Amino acid sequence: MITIKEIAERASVSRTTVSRVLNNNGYVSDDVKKRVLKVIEETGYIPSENAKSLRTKKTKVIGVILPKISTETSSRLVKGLDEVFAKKGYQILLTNTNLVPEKEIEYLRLLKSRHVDGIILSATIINQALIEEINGLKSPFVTVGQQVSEISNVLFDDYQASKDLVNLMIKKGYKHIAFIGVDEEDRSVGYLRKAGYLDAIKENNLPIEDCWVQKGIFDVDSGYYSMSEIMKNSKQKPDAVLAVTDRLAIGAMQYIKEAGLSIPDDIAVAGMGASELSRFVSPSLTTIDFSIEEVGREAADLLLEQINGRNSYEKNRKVKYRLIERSSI
Amino acid sequence: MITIKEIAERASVSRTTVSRVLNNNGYVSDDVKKRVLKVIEETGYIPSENAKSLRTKKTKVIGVILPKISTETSSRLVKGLDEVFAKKGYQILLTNTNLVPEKEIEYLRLLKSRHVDGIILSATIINQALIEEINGLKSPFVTVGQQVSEISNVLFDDYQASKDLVNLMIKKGYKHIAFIGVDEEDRSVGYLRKAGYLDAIKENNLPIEDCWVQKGIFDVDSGYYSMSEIMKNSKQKPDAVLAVTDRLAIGAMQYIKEAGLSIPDDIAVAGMGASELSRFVSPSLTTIDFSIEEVGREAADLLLEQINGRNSYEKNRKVKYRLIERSSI
DNA sequence: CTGAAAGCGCTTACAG
DNA sequence: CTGAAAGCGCTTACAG
Repeated sequence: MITIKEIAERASVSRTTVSRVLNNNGYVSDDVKKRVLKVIEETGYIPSENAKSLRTKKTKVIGVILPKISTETSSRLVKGLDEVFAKKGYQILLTNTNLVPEKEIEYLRLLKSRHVDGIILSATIINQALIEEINGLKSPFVTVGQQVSEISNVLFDDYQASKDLVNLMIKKGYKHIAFIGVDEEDRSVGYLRKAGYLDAIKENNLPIEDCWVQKGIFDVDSGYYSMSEIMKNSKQKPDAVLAVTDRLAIGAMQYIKEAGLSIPDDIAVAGMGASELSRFVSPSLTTIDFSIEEVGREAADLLLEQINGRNSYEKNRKVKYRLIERSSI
Repeated sequence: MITIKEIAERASVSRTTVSRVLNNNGYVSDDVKKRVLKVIEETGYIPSENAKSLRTKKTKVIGVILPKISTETSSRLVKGLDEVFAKKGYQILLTNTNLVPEKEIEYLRLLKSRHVDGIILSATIINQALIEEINGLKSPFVTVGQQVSEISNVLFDDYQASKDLVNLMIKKGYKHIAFIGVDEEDRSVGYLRKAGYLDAIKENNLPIEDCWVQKGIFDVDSGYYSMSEIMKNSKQKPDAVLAVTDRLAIGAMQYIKEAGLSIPDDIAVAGMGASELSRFVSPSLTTIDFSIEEVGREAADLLLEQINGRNSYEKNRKVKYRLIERSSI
């Protein structure tokens, strides 16, 4: 490893001077500057960010904690983050909890130990211990997708999106609308989307059967199974079904098609998330695009504002979603 | 920031001793150890990895350079990498070239300046400047998906996979097989997959028309357009088409369906990549699963071997692919 | 079993 | 315009 010391010696100047030309600050005569630059060029010297950040207390890296690394949501989020961070010279240190809650705390500490300049947490289920850990961190921090009190976050409007979809169905004349959700511990996908559905139904005085409201998990098979439960157990068969993710919706579609029914004539289907799948399934799926890249960009902006000490008062941002109407309704 | 110095003072020991209990090496009496541990607990002290790595020359971070951040390939690759690196206590520093070749060199330098313990490069197009930069790096290094001479790499067997698909078509009785590829500058997807197709055709003495061999780019629309070119310009219409990515294949399928033809009765279609889409389009798409997670794991293993100074002789690994036969052939 | 001191590669007042 | 020296938070011979 070649260091600043060696550059200084070769150029017959002090390390101070080399540092100055490296960072382009302070006075350096053109002559000396050229000499130093030449040596740097010749040697291929690259300054150590590590040593630098030990002094300056800035690392130019942002820690990102993801619940799952290889989902469309995660990769779209990271894309949005990277777009703005890269532009400002920040790198992303990636961390993946694989949905194990204790890992969130573990990684929070790890990121702190690495002195990242800020942290983005894409959380699913928030508990008290986590909130305390975050508050103890005293580091620029933004969460995405879940509201944590007193902490900046960028949110999807889960409630309204879900409501919009149900209202669209109602407008199109559907009256018996079933629902496939997930556990309500997940406040965004589980609780809020269900609340939107329930409220829309209620506001329109539509009927509902217990078995119309199913709770699945995040995959296609679960959608298939939930739909089968709905069809087997309901007295009045529903003429529409809203699923809280596209995968669940696609599973439901599979069941419906296998049952010899037509979509949307016999049963309309809607999903949420605007996965790429939703475009190419047949019939193409009506869904919600939560503009996740945009969420990523907003989160990055918010974090940068905190890092630069500005505007830390803005706590919540909701990103506008887009309802994508296709052939399944 | 609370530091080792403060812990030492509070526990009335030297920093040396604190360091010893932190790293669990060297002799420390139980008594002193307990005292130190207690202070650490009380203060919530987290040692600075930065300072540590400045001394030890190890950062426990791996740099990853991706051509595109939000594709299925990238996220499956990162998943595989993360599986093995996380287990060994390594974090991933993510870097995204957005397919801009100069960025590869820029990020290589950046990762070096951060003293990552090793680098994984998922390359698309390799040029001489890049190779020189890599060789100058003198750092553990593995490339994925593209062969770079004298550098460890994990490869897909693009040539054979493509050949297998064509042979499958031939076995099923198809005789007029068209091809949608991409630019041959991309050695893996462009050149090798085309070579596999061409050789399979040749070995079976099958006919081929110039316009049967199209060059597209990496998206669905391009597949649609390429297919239209094939159908419009060919004298003998093909009865099968191989596309080098699932997206291209799906675009081709769209065109075929819109033309009122049936898949696979009129024209069989195969893609490559086993995207999630391929399962859910209709008819479901026959494709190649390159086991990208496995590629990631292998690459991580190879890199770790280099980091630990073992087995740096093994240069090339090919990961077994799986041909997934579905309804489109 | 414990500690004083040097050193990792930088930056930054301070002095000239 | 330039440099000597201190310091960032750790670890690691070395000595006792």
